[in-house]
Amino acid sequence: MKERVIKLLEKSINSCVEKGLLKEAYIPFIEVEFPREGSHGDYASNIAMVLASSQREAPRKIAERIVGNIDDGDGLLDKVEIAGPGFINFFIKNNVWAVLLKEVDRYGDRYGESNIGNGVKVQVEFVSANPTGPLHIGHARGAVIGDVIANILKTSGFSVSREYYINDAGNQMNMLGESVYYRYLELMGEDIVFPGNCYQGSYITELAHTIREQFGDRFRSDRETAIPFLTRYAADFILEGIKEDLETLGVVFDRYFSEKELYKDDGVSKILQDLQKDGFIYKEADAVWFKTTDFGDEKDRVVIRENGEPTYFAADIAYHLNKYSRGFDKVINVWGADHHGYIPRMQAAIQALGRKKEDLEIVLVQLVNLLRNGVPVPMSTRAGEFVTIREVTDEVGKDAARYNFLMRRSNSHLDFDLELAKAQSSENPVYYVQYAHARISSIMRLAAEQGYPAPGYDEIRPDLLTTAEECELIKLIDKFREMVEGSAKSLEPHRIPYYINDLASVFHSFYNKHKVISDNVELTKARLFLIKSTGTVIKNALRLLGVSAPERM
RNA sequence: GCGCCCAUGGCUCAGCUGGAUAGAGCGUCGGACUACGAAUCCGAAGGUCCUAGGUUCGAAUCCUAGUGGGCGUACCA
Repeated sequence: MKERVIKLLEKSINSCVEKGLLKEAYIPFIEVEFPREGSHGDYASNIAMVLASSQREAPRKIAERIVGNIDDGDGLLDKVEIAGPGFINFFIKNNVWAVLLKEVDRYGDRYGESNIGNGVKVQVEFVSANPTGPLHIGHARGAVIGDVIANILKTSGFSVSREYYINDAGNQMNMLGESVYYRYLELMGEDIVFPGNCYQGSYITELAHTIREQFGDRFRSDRETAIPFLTRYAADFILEGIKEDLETLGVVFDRYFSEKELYKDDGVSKILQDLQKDGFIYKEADAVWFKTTDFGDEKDRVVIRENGEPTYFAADIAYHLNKYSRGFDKVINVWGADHHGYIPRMQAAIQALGRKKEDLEIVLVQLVNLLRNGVPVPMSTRAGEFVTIREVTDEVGKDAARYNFLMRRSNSHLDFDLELAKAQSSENPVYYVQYAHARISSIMRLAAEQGYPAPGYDEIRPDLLTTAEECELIKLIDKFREMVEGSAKSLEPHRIPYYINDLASVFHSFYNKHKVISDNVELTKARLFLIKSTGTVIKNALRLLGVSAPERM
């Protein structure tokens, strides 16, 4: 409907120009919005005010000319008003709204899809936690946000791939192997002091147990071969656990990319050599530096240390080059907010590789405070005390966990209260939306029993849907695609929970005021179609969030 | 010190990239089940949008300077 209103404005402005009522000038993008206030109509445009300066005339005068030249051939408009400083307010006839529902009927499960992505290949990289320990609640938020961003982009016509980057090549890995080794020795009854910089979590001891059961004392005296083996064993084991945990959250990757792959065939140093030819690399004080300041970073960064070892950054440059050479037009990284200082150098790197700055987008996810009944749950990664993803999903369930992560803008801190998240009450927004869907399903079931199968658009009289509540509902349904597109463009998944919450609210109001199944056969069919459409949109939206749409609850 | 993020009713948060009288949920108070699911609905109270300037027809939103909180400032990952 919004597009139709925009077209009306466009045509009117063009004919004003032809008639000489407006100067031919640059006509900006015509903005039409949904006014909050009912008295401001169904749609409103500020176009007259925008044109005021270039036309050098009063906004209200311009508005009058535009309104006077609107050609409403389709008979959509009830009235058009000029208000305030020059807003043009459109009031749509009540009986034309339901036409919009035809789209829902036509597309069904695919209603909400668009092609703004135009097939552009985009990679979403997220989680990417070191396989040195189980995932905690902070990773879970990033996992869900990354997953849903991927869903939203896909439904908007992008070609999407989800990737997890495994940092399995640095000395964190050695530390992991050592940690297991020390615990292993402990189990053998050796009197050792467990180093403070090793991983303290109890899962390390459990791993040592497993290894002892499987291999006995084979590694006890041979530290040199033990550590590499234990490192790999532990990393593989932990990574498997991570994958399982992510699966309980409903997050599945297309690819796990190992950092080690980058070092094959001297990959990393070859890339550095290329960059040296381009003049971005120099040597100083026995280390090798990358001139990230050329692209706005505050200082240059080391890529090869004095001891000859490449830094994490060096590998990351190689990794991003690898991404682009695999054909991704655009790369999105979902990072914990504690990595924000890393953004400028990464953006510098891809520019040095000949990419545009916009080809890399970073979504920052703020950290999560885990609470129980409002009281912080103490967590210390170093001491190995934390609540894992598994424990959270086991306790509150996948749907509630995901919804809670998605409700807030990712760039703001999140309080995740375990008791609130699992409460099956009105305090929990997941149920509000799911309840609307279950209620719709229930009505559809009852109607079917009474001889009213779910109707299609062609079987109903849309002009019967004219009450305020019905029009509101249709208006919101019609807004769905635009909302998803906005969410895709801005990479803001939280818009979707807010939208369905609105939709559920309008539906509940409608339900409480009007009866769907009644003696009036035609009206019953029309309303059944309306709630069926509402259910479709809720279901489609929840699918994007990876949250189930139950038929009963 | 420098950089990034945040600051909106008692609490938790939206505010569609500059629009009209700033919105939800929770909590509080008062109402609605002999009708399709009361996990619902209807109503009320509650605001110097951190402060002070600036930009313009118009600012919670943009700019500057402060205040308060979080994070980052490695030849760690």
